[in-house]
Amino acid sequence: MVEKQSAALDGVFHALSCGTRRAMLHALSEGELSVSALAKPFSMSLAGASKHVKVLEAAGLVRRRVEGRTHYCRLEAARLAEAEAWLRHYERFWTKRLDTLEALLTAEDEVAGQKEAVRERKP
Amino acid sequence: MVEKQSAALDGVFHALSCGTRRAMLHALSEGELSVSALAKPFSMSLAGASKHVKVLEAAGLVRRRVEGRTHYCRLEAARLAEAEAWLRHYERFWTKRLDTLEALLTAEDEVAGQKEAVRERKP
DNA sequence: CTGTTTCTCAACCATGTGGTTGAGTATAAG
DNA sequence: CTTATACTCAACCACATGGTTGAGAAACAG
Repeated sequence: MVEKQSAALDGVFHALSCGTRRAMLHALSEGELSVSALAKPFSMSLAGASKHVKVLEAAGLVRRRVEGRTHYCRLEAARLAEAEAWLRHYERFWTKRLDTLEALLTAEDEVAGQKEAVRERKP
Repeated sequence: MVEKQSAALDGVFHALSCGTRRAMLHALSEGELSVSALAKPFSMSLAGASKHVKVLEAAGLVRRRVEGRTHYCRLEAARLAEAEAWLRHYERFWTKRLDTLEALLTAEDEVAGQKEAVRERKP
């Protein structure tokens, strides 16, 4: 069944279930960041943020590159893709509403290219 | 910001972070099911399954229609769409790999046997 | 060398989680 | 009526979670 990747999906969805971690991923989408740079926007101890990073790393959403004393993190989106693929499996139930949400989200990020891909996926 | 729906996304992703609940959603994609019908595939007490249904319902992923003593559940995919929209926001990081996964997932619904290929996807 | 920065680790805490059992409420069937 | 079905609720359990603090370890700056 599809549930072969079940354990991996557990981790990914759990990692995503926390707004702090989603915000971290968002920050990471701008580029590589150190752990303390990731922690800065949140009123939280560095150790706390470090634990969040570890969750993201364990889920395979983030990769770490240690350079001296600094740990640089970067988005590793393959696992995000697995989650999105799982969700897409149910697309037929919401196709109509997706366009609206998509428009809202992309409008905020001034991106313009992906909408055609959304519509043309279901001919 | 994107974090307007943050609380809702917390609930949705948390609901999805459990394989049992994902399997329930999958079952629900075939059509409406009673709580006990949803519970049947799992070696779990009815009360346990009922709690899972409640989590799905709280996340807005499932709607309940009570008819006599039977509670019929059905997929309410709008919230799933929000989650997918969030994920799609990061699509530019994995666009190439997404098509492969999509093909694999949809293929598994009719055919069976490619799960090894999925597992092998890690480069 | 002495500090300072960056980060992890361990211990702890309060709360939440997935699961159970046992009881209780309706509803349906005999 | 009695009994069985479908389900929820409350209490409980072991364990994970999100967070803290207080040590450190390791790399850099002086």
